[in-house]
Amino acid sequence: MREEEEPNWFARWEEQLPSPEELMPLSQTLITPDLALAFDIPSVLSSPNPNPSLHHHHPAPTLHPPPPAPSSQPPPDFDSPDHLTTASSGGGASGAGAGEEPARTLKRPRLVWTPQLHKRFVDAVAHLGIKNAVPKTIMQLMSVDGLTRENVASHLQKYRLYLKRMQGLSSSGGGAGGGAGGPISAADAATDQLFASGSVPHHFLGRGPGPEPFMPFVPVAALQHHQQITAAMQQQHQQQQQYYQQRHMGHFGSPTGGSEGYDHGFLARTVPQPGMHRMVGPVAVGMVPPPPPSAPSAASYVEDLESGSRRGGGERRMLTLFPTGED
DNA sequence: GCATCAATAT
DNA sequence: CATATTGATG
Repeated sequence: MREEEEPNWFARWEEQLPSPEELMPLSQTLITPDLALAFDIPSVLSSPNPNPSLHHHHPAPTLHPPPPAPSSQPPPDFDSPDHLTTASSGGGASGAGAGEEPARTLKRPRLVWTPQLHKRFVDAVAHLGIKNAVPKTIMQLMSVDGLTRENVASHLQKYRLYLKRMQGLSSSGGGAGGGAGGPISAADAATDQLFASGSVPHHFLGRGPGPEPFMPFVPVAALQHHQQITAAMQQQHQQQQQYYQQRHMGHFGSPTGGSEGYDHGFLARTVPQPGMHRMVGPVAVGMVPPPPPSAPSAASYVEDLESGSRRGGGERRMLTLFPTGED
């Protein structure tokens, strides 16, 4: 009965609406510049593109490993906004030997959930609604290449636990009881790193074991229609511009001299493979897949740059985390 | 096959 | 501690 209300989400949505630049033929969006470079293919951007207004601003959530450097690579600052930050804990000697590209059974480096990545995750969950917030859907909505269902599933587990904690937390007077059964304590601190980053929409959270508060459904059709560029929209253009530091890379492109363009499982996701109908295009507004009542279009939301590293509390600085733009 | 939870392993 | 991986179950 109370399904229509809360223009809030809608307003937010409007602000997050993808700009025209976002809505572009998939012919181009599927390949990110980095990828093109990495593969040594003539940048699609340089191609005689009939569409002059197509600037790929919001790089598809291309979360990928550092591109190979054919020669020298002085500029350390150039990175895609969201790389899949992977940490290679090689520890030491790991293979490094040679010859190996089973590509099929290769273990990928540990995925590092950076605030940005988590942001996307949370946004996706928030926009999907608890109902559809399942690993697969989230993964698709995030459109992050390299992300696997297991990755999301694993993170989702943790995320849910976090939410549960917050709910169960009711008061307790701030004192947290001195050592009492508060399962929460350090957890908050740790979780604070990402979950409590301030972007956690606890909306649908609490409502206890009851039915969902009903997630509104967005008329996708409306999205593909008149998209007037307003000042507000332009504002959102200034998002993303973080500098990462990750010094390690998995075994993708040989960091030094490896100029091979193999199909690392990771990148595979950005290329439209014939036979694979992965509609996870960055912008699939023309067609929403599932029939379910709630089927927001992918990439219909653009994350706003969120700070992400603050939490002083102790002094734990993630060394691999980007320099917090602000302090 | 997928989602979730739990336990376990890195 | 954060993820990954696996097993059990619905």
